[in-house]
Amino acid sequence: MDDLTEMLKGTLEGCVLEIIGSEEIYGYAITRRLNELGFVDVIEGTVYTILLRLEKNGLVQVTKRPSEVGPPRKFYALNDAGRAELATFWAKWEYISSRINKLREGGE
Amino acid sequence: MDDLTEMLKGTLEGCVLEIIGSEEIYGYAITRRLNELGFVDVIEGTVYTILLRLEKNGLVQVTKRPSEVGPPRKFYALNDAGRAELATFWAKWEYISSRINKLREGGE
DNA sequence: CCCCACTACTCTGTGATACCGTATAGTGGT
DNA sequence: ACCACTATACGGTATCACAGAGTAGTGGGG
Repeated sequence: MDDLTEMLKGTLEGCVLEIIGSEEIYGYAITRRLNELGFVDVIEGTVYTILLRLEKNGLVQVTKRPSEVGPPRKFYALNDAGRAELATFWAKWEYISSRINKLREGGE
Repeated sequence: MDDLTEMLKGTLEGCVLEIIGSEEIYGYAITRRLNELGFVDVIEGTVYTILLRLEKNGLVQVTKRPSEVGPPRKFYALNDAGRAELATFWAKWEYISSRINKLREGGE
């Protein structure tokens, strides 16, 4: 599948929120998880900008822990604001995807 | 539904392509059509930037016709490249939406 | 007759976002 | 000593939806 970056705008952040919501996890592993899930071209740099944004917006709790195989990891978990944002994301997704699918089937 | 603009990036152009593909239509009417379809906050300026882009990328055929109620209208129709782009758009949409829905239901 | 509403198109600028390239740092294998 | 893998960080770029304002054209009410 060729370039999906434009279509991912606005949705990738929600995907990261969902992943963080299901388990406490660190940036590098989030990238691998996204790649496994089919978002094959998403790279570390992209995920880190999203994580920085989530932290800046107060949606996550961050915990630094040492690793046995490399530099220390920053583990992310959702706080209440993050869970609320995730719920909003899914509501928007539901809204938009239903409208687009309706348009696809001939509108109205 | 609050601000959807970020999530519409990359998809709104596809929606416009789909509308143009189903009938020869002009910019102002495309905006009204989108509003009817639930994309309520989409305004003229947004649609015109998309139309200019489509024209610049050679995806549409443009025909200017006089109107009885205002300035002349620019009617848009898909050419072969436009139809190919529309097919690509739906393939991408299918790919991404299926992955996101899978993620929502617990991944893997 | 003039103002206003509605239709219709155009242009410039802005903010948000994903991505690229690169750098830095830590561990382990050869 | 070198390389691969893990892990985080940062500056710059392209693209996109949108805001805001302006320009035209037609018709109706005061």
